[in-house]
Amino acid sequence: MEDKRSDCEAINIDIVNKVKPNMPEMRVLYELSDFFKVMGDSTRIQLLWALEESEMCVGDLAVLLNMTKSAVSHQLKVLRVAKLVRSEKKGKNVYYALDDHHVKSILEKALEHIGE
Amino acid sequence: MEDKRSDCEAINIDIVNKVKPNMPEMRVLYELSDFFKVMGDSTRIQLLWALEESEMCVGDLAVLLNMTKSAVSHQLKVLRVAKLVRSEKKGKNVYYALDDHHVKSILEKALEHIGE
DNA sequence: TACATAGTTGAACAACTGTTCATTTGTGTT
DNA sequence: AACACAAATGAACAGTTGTTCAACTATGTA
Repeated sequence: MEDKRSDCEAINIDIVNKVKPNMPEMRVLYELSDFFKVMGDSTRIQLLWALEESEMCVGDLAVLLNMTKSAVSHQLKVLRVAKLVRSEKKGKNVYYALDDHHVKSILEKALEHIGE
Repeated sequence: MEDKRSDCEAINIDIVNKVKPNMPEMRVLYELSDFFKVMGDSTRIQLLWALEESEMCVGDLAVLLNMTKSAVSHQLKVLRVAKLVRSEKKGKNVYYALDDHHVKSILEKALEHIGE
């Protein structure tokens, strides 16, 4: 039996037992929360929002968000690792673009939630 | 003129100027990122997932997630403040239920994203 | 080749976050 | 009233996160 960390007994064992088998497996759980962690930063939301409209290079994104290139680059890396954006080098510049069609619809759903 | 924090000039001013007026206003921006921050924790995802299936009291949620009542209660408070769940006292127990119909569809969209 | 520019990187720092622990509040029971 | 139990709370702690700063790489140009 696995070690027990809860400091009490179930009050409605039937409900607990009904819900338990439908809980997400560990891997899915962490992929979900990691995804939302990435979305949970105002700088990264701005970057995604901007890239929804047009692909842009790091310097232009820095001007648009009024931040240093370094700060923007760090956050773009987080988005790139999460596979939400992709980058392409064109001469001296690196252009970033959205790499996931779910981002837009999730942002829209979140806006619906907020607008109530 | 507002103070400039970016450490460079725009490379494609036309693109920056086209995108700029469509950027989200500060209030919306923070509401969006705050919402995703709340979703960006594996404990809170588990709580929402469980409550999607059935309303439950704190003790049962603690047993289900194998955590202390205190830890669960702290996270339920975060969800309550974010208006994602509501609570109702029934005798000695406090039952929590989902209080937002967008959560389910956002979780589903996020699952689609992960499943690729 | 030498130089300026675009972007990346890693260390450092302060700010924030989640769990634990001890305590408190409130309800039902004896 | 005294007690047991469910839940909430606040302080404390370790772990994480975002920005800054300085250094570095890579590309285009004089």
